[in-house]
Amino acid sequence: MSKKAIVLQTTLELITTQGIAATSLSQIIKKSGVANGTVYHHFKNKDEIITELYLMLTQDFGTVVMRNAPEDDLKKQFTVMWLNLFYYFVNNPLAFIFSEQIARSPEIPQTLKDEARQYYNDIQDYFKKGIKAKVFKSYNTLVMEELFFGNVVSLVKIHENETVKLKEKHINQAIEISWRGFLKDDTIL
Amino acid sequence: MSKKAIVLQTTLELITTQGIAATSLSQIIKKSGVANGTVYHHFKNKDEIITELYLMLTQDFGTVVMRNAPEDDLKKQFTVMWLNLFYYFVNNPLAFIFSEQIARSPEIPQTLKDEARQYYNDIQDYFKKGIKAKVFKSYNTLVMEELFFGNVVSLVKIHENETVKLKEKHINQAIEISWRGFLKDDTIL
Amino acid sequence: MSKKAIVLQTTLELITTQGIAATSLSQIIKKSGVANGTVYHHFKNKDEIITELYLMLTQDFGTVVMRNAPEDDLKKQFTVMWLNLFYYFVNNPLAFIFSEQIARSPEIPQTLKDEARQYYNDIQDYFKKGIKAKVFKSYNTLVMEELFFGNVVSLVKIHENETVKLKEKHINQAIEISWRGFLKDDTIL
Amino acid sequence: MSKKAIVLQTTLELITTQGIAATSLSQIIKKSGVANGTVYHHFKNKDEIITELYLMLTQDFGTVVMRNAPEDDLKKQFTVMWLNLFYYFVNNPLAFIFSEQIARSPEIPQTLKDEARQYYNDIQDYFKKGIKAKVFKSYNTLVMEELFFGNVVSLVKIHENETVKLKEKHINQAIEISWRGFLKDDTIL
DNA sequence: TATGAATGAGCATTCATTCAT
DNA sequence: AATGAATGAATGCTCATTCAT
Repeated sequence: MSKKAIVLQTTLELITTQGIAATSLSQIIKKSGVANGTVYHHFKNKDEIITELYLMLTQDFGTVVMRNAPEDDLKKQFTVMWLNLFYYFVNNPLAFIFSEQIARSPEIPQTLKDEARQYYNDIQDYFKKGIKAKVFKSYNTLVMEELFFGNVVSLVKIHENETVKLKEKHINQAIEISWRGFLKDDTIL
Repeated sequence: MSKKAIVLQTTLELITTQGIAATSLSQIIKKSGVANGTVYHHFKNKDEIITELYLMLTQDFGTVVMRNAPEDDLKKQFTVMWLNLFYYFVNNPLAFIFSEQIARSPEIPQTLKDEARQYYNDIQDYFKKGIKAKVFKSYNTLVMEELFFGNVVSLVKIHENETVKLKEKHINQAIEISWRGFLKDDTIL
Repeated sequence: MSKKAIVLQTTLELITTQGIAATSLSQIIKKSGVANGTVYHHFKNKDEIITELYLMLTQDFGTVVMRNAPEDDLKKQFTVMWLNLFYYFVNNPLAFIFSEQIARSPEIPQTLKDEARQYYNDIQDYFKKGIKAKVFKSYNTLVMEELFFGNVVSLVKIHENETVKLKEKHINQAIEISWRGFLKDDTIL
Repeated sequence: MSKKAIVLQTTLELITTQGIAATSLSQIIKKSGVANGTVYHHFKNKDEIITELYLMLTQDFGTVVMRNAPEDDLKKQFTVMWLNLFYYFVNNPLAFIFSEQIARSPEIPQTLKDEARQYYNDIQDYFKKGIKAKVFKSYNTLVMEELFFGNVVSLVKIHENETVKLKEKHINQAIEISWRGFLKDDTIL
């Protein structure tokens, strides 16, 4: 494992537990066992570590949402997308934190934020398709996409909360609630 | 306006624009025009400013959700609760930030988090009532509450995003999506 | 008990446990329960508290050494002086600290140090008398006085050291060692 | 000379003239010409500078007392020990200050105090030998050792006091007084 | 590639003191 | 006599970063 990889991994762990702002370079250096100068040999500055980490983590974000999602069945596709996103966040806590902090955090440059934004297009396209198919009511697709995304996030937050044990049943309920919100009145559920 | 109030107000403004971690005491001092020592005369330390601010802002959070919500009409009550929460967050950006950061931020002590948690009880009670009235499907109420809350948050985030202009129509769409997700199959919408 | 007295007493206690330099005004204020301004109403500044305390404690220092010391019996007088000093320090830990710190501490102005010096004259006079009476060898009286004083201090330090329990026997041994050091060769012990 | 050595040396000089508590880091930085961060690169905190300094200075303390002291002649050994200690303190003012402050100062951790304590064992052993040889009266050896030590300290204090000029004659007198105090009645002086 | 010494701006906090009430 | 708000210099310490090896 290269020194560079060690630094990235260590930073990942620290940010996951403490947040971006609370994570200092000296902490990274101390925890990683890598020398001061070595960090600066591989990264121009602290922000570059964050950025590189961010790119690493969001790289597969675009593909992850649509993975194994059957394009011919809207409901099934919805469920798979929902679960893809949910487990991606559950298994990549940092990606989740980043995704949550992106909007606000001044540490992430706007260009990166915009880049991340594009991954959402797949979700938006999905809703456009659903509306066209007259399965969904013709709501604003940005609103739909954000609510969809927010629903997943809500469940991840429950899952993250150590005091509550989330069962599969609850996840299915959440997906159902999420799905039914978008339906047309006469859609056979 | 007392020096203490000035410090609180200034801190509020700085945190709203920069986040908690990025706001330094020297910034507060410079912007407020209050002397270094004066801040420490009124507050034990920096955290106490944050905490006091948080208490100030969440004090009315409990009452805000249920304000003017008609108890006899579930749908109307839902709409009013939804909008109450939405505009509360829109008008109290810091309260919003806090509410978003509570789960994660180590800067907010656990006691405060627990205190905040109780405000959610009203929402949960509402869903219990709806299930009893056979209007809502009998989902887990914690899940329902979190999804409801998350939906509001999603819209606030769209609203916050400067590049997108949120119209009343979109808000109504969001409320509708949110509401319909919880309904029983045979409920007249 | 007047506020002024409370401040002095509190300062005394703090200095005894922490030393002069480590004792801050805010500590005094917090511990005494007296208001900030009240301290400055009674004392010009922090040094004046120390000085006043010092004067209070050294006031009776001069009389204490010779108290109940029979002037006609050199040996008895020696013992009484020795014990007077010993128990004075044991019972007035601050006076002891002061007396130990005087030489070095820049916090005590030189004028005060000189003033304290005069109290030692009684001891020096005693040794002059003893030399004249041919009981003591004619050593330099300053040396004698300092060694005498130092011997008492040594025992106080043992006494102060919590891990060692000083018995009366040991004190008597110390006095004897102290006394015999000064004697002429042919003096009947 | 390394920056670390410069910091230690500068701190030594400052403490010698002003005392530990009165010596601030900014003074050390200003006087040493070393940057703020450099100090903290070499030392974990201010206390570590003091501790390291203390260890440096007391390292040879153990050997110093017994240096060149003939083991076969009790009186000569006494004189050499006495002078060794005296000149060690005179030439190492900081060691003297430390040794004086050890008992009281909360700035010196207990572990260091205990470590210093062991150096005194040689002195105590000497007195045990003297008692066994029936040259000294069988006083408590801790008392003897403390009085011996205190006598040296008394003379160092006279020496330190700028207003008094200590001559060799006075030192010899002090040694004689010190020595005679311990003797048995019938010992040929 | 890797190291760690060196830097100085900036941090939260404590300090002794002043002043209006 | 007593209070406590207000002050700003100073403290110990952390920070991200530079540089010579």
